[in-house]
Amino acid sequence: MAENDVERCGFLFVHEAVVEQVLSEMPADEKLYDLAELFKVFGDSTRIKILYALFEAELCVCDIAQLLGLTQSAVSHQLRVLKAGRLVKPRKDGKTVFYSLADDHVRTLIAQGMEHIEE
Amino acid sequence: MAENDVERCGFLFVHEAVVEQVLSEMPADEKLYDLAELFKVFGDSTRIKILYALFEAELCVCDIAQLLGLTQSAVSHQLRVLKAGRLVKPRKDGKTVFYSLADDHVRTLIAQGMEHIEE
DNA sequence: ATAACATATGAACAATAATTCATATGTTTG
DNA sequence: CAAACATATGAATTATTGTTCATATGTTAT
Repeated sequence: MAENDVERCGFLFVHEAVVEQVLSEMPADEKLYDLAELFKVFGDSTRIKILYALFEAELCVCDIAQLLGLTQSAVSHQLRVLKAGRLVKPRKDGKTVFYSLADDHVRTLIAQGMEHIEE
Repeated sequence: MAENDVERCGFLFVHEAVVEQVLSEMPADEKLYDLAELFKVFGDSTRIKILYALFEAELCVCDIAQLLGLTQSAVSHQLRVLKAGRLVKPRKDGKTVFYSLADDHVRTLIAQGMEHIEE
């Protein structure tokens, strides 16, 4: 099987060894799905704006709405998505709820994304 | 305006200074839109799988299709999206086109995302 | 030139998701 | 307790997006 595993594409172009390698390094389907879900959360400009606003300070829902020119409902819905993705966390104080970034991954991921955009 | 700028939420909860800060650090709308678009590209499990496959080796379209159990058309469509986002790059060799990762941001972004998922 | 093959593309369809509107929940104040 | 307020939620609507199917484009080999 010297030249035989470099077949034309009827089967595989690449060497068997590479196929093995690719398949063995590939994470479980569920993890890939979760990863896609995470990026999906970042994949909306409204949510990106909300995250950027929270870069500077914790803010309550109506602050965010006013700052970004969005309705209270839209912001609340999106905060729910961000919270589900563990990207923001709430702190309740009386009737108002303050949101802040959940951890540093948010900052590093967005920074990395920006780098790619700007090159 | 000492206590005055810590108004109840009829206007803004936060200090004027913070509002200024948030708005001044906020990138231009177009950039935020582009950033969301970038993350949107990562935000699909099929595309994530393709990128992971390309972690190990450059692959042609039909290799990817067979490796991942997808149709040629689906892979081609998604490669177009990945290419538009400058996440993969093509190398044409006769009738076959080999794709590889465009740069290291792909790896670092996915690695960062995985970290967040797994904690 | 014709046949076989790898990839790309367009249209149609199905599935997801974002926003709006109305309203519910829960908290504070008079 | 009632009114005012901040937030959350559900349903409906609109917009986006992924996949499939059919077919087009471009390349290699006979």
